Amino acid sequence: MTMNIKDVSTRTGLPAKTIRYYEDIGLIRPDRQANGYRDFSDTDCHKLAFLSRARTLGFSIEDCRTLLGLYEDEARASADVRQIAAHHLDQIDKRLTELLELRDTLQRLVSSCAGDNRPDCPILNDLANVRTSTKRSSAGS
Amino acid sequence: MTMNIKDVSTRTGLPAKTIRYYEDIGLIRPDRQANGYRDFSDTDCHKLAFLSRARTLGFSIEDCRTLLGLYEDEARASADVRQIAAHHLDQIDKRLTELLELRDTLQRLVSSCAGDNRPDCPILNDLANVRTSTKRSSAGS
DNA sequence: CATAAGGGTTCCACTAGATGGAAGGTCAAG
DNA sequence: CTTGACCTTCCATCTAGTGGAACCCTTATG
Repeated sequence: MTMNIKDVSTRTGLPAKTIRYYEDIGLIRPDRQANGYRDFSDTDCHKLAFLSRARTLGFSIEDCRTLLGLYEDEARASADVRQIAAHHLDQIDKRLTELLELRDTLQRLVSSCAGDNRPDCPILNDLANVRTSTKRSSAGS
Repeated sequence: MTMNIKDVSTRTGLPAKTIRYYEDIGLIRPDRQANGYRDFSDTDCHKLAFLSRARTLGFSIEDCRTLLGLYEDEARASADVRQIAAHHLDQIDKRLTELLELRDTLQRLVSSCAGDNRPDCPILNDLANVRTSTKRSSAGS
């Protein structure tokens, strides 16, 4: 009962290309059949599902590699896992803060622009650092 | 009064490498001195500041290129600028929604993990799709 | 048996937006 | 003359895949 790459792709939802890529970078090591085709075990499939979920949660490939290692290590400490996840969460919080600020600025700019066929545009003025009525950070002369 | 790349870098806050890169992809076209050094005009410097700000606002390089074109086009319609910014804003909103959901999930996982020296870990269980007390999406049976 | 469809394989190129570094030219000061 | 701080180009690297070409394998059908 061999499992070819397409079967695994269907089961895990990962594109075949991605599965090959994951083998390439050493995340999985499927067997080979006599004809050269990859032969995936249930364990391989399980690992790929694990990776898929971890990637969906935004973990980097290197984090995924570590997490997979911890997953397979019966003697792991949950602290190690938690530390990785907590750090990732921190990064996401940072990114969120940045994006929220970005959104505010963009919202202000977009709503201050008439969006008609005249050339005058507060968005371009902001980009060119030409101060218009729409104020940005305090910078008096 | 020539302006070398370092001067422009200092003025705009952009690394020299980035400035060269921007020339490479055709965002600016500084003159050259006899010795081959780039010779930046005030206009070049201004454009780079514009690009720097636009990149800070998260616009893609291609958007930046278009925005710069519009900026220099006296006959532009502000609608064109607004459309680009509004679309960018939409993308950011989408990203924000994703990140917020991601954060919730991660927060739940991290806080459900003891983070001690024992191997049992709800985070790994989630990744391996092993259902523990911490519930994720409804998937009965 | 030939062949065509639908698998599989490898390998190389490309994406975005820079950044690091090597190898070498230029310039001003001491 | 040499030192150090500039400048130049070019190539490689990063993330996480994705697209495509060229080619091999398997199975069903005429």
